[in-house]
Amino acid sequence: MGNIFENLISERTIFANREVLRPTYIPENLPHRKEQINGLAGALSAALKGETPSNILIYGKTGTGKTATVKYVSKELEEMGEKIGSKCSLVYINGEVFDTQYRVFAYLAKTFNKRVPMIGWPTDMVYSEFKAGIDTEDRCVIVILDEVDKLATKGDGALYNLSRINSELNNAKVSMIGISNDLTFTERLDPRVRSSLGEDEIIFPPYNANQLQDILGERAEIAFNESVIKEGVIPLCAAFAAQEHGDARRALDLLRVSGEIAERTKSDVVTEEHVRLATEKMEASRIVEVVKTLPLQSKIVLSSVLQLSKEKNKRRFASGEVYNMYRRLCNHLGMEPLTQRRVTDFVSELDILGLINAVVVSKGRYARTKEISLSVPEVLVQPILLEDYKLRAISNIRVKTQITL
DNA sequence: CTTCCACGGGAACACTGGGGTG
DNA sequence: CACCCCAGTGTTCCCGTGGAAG
Repeated sequence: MGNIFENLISERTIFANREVLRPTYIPENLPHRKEQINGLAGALSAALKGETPSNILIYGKTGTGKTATVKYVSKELEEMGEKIGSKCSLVYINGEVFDTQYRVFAYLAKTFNKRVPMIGWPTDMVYSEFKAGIDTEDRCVIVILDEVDKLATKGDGALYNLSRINSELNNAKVSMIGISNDLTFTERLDPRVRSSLGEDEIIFPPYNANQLQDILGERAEIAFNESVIKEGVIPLCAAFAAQEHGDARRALDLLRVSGEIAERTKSDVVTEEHVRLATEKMEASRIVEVVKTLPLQSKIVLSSVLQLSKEKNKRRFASGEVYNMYRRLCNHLGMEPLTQRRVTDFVSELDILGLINAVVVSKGRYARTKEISLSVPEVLVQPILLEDYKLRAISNIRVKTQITL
């Protein structure tokens, strides 16, 4: 018998190049984004003429090609800059990772070869270090702030300083591109920053089902081997994703996972059935992942809702009930319970994550509460919570018999 | 019109983990 | 080395507010 891997590598009948379907892949061609690409390129072309490009704000929901477009245009711009000998540096910063003023400037300073510790210094020192780093020569620095809305509260100082930095520079020029999927986030900004950041705006509308099909088709061509994709598969992926505000990333993920399922079940074609299995699998693993990575306190709050649905014969609970249960669980686990105020924050977070459903209802004379209910299957969540050794003790909590007066 | 109480925004506080300085 | 400075995080404290039943 041959090597044990022999079968495993020779069996590649489904994928030709799976990487093409990953969200990090930047394609050569971006269908249905001509207008946005031209708009962006037009605005940035100023940099090649030695002028300062206006700041740009890019809006669009997740998976509408914002990041891909910006990265694509950046690459082209850098190449052209090199060719004609004008210095253009584009720095990509993700606002989710670098979410405070300090971190943004520390990262920027570092990319211009300044040594700055990731914490410890006063912020203005880091800021001047960055300025010193770029002002050594005549150049244009374009700072791309992805998920800039994440910076709006904690890191708004970074936006403010970046928007007025040009008046303090002698040689270099700085402009920024903000990418956001929240259309309303500028409301939280200082008016001066708002007007400066929004000098130019580019909107990325969601893709419709047909456009998604074009995108999928183009990628599938490269990603899959010939004729493994059955007739209805791509339209179905497109349709699922179109329901979710036309999210291309989701559509591509769906297609990839469908292929992986087909591969694993030793099927030599991808069928619509595989796509259906993929949607289920993706939703379940999303929930598992989210619950797993929840902070401990948040897990306890979620457990409280779970415990309540077990003990009582109803689905929705007032926030007071949940908080009482939360205290009981903390007690049981030998932990100090947090205040109610804090717990309402956890409840809101769980709501945003889609694990529970919470609505504020006013009960007139009887004040108001949040009605809370679990919005994921109990059987799915329970085992994951108990995986956390700190929560093991919950499993043997005695079900309190209802006190009836 | 009053009245009820959790909601949720914001200030204040404690703590952490890094820096520089004498 | 001891000591203070600083940004950042997670929390508590304080309080104005919403909105229908009474």
